[in-house]
Amino acid sequence: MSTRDTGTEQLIKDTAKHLFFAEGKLHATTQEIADAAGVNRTLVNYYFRSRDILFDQVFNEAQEGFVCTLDEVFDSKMPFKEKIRNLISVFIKETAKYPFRQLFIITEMNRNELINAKKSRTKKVKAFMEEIQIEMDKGLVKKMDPRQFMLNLFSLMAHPFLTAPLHKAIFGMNDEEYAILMEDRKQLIYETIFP
Amino acid sequence: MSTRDTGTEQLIKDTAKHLFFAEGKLHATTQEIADAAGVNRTLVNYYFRSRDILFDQVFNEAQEGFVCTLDEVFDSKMPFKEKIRNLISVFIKETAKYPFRQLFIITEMNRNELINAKKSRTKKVKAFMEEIQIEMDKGLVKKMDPRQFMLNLFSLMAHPFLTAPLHKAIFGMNDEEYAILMEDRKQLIYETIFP
DNA sequence: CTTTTGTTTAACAATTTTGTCAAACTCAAA
DNA sequence: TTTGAGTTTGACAAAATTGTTAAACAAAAG
Repeated sequence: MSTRDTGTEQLIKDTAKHLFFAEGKLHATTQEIADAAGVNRTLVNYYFRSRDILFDQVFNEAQEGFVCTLDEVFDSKMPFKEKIRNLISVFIKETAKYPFRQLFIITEMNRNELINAKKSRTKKVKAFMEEIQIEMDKGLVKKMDPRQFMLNLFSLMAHPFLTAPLHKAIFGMNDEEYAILMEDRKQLIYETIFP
Repeated sequence: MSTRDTGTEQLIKDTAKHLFFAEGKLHATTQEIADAAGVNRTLVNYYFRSRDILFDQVFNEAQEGFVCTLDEVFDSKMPFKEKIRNLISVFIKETAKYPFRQLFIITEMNRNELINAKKSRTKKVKAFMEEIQIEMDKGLVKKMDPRQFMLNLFSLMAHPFLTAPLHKAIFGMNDEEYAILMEDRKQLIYETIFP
C-alpha cells in the first residue's frame, strides 16, 4: 500500500494537536476536529480507524516530543546551574507554544490509571536527582529532599501556564501582558531556586 | 412545594462532587454518578432537570466554598508571615481533600471563556498584593512584582497536587508516601517564599 | 383508611457522537 | 485513454448519553 500522501493524515493530527494543546479543547469531537481541519469527518476514521486511536497517537507523540526536548537539556554536560537556566528557558518556550499540553497529560494520566512507568525515565530522573544532591552537599543549593527541589522547580515553571485564564482574569491582564509576565519569570524562577 | 427531604438531592450532589474532585472523573456520566450514589439515573433529572444544571451547581458551590475558605485567611488581621503560614496550611489541607478541584476549575474556566471577573475578588486580591508590596518595601520579602509573588506561592502549593499521579509514577511512590511529602511541603514552601 | 403530595422507577423518545460502507473521485501508471 | 490503487464523500447504521413521561410507590395529612 503505497500512500499518495495528500498530507491529510498529518493535517488531521496537527489540527487535533492544536485544538487539544493550544486551544485547550480537550474534548473536541471528531466533527469539530474535522471542521477545524477543513476535511470530511469520515477521514478521521479512514486514517485512524477510531477516535480513540487518533487520541492515543496525538497524546503519545505530544508526550514523547516534550520528554525528548527536556532530555536534551538533562543529558547535556553543562554545569548544574547552567543546566537549570537552560531547562527553565526551554520549558517555558515549549509551554508557551502549547499551554494546555500539561493539563492534557495530567488529565489523561488520571483517566488511564497507570500508562507509563518507563524504566528509562526513572533512570534519568534518578540521575538528575543525584546531581541535585551533589549540589546540595557542596552547599550550592539549599538542602532538602531532591524530590521537593524538582517539585518546586516544575511547579514554578508549569503552574502559571495551567492557570493562565484564571490569573488573567484575577489580575485583569490581556494575553500580551501575561506573556510578558511569563517571560520575566525565567529570571525570577532562577533566583527563587538559587537564592 | 414542601419537600420531604429524603436526602437524595444532596446525596447526588455530594457524589458528583466526590467523583469530580476526589477521583478526578471530570466527565462522569449521569449514569456513573447515579450508580456511584446508588440511585436511579432519572433522579438526576428529577432534582436538577439536566446534567448541565447539576454540573453548574456543583461547580459553583465548589468554587465558592474554596474561595470562602481562603477569604477567611486573607481577611484575618494577623501579621503577614503568619497569614502566609496559615494560608499554606489551609490551602494544602483543602487541596488534599479534593485534589482535582483546581484542575476542574481551570478546565471549566477554559471551556466557558470568562465566567466570573467578580469585582469583589479583584478588590481582595488587590488588597493582598498591596500587603505584599508593603512587606517588600520593608525589605522583609524579596522584591519582585507582587503578582509574581502570588504566582510563586500558589504554584508551589497547588501544582504538586495537580500532578500527583505523574509524580507518584516518576518517583515510584505510593499514596501515603506522597501524602507525607505533601505534608513536609508546608514548611518548605514557607522557607522558599521567605528565604 | 383514604387522599394527597412528593418521590422513585422503568420504559420510551430524542439527541449526540461515533463507526461503516459503497459509490464517486483523483491522479499516476500501464 | 483506460486501469487501478488510494482518497474523499454522503448516506446510513450503531452506540452512547441524555431527557421525558406515566405509573408505581411511600409517607404525611385529612
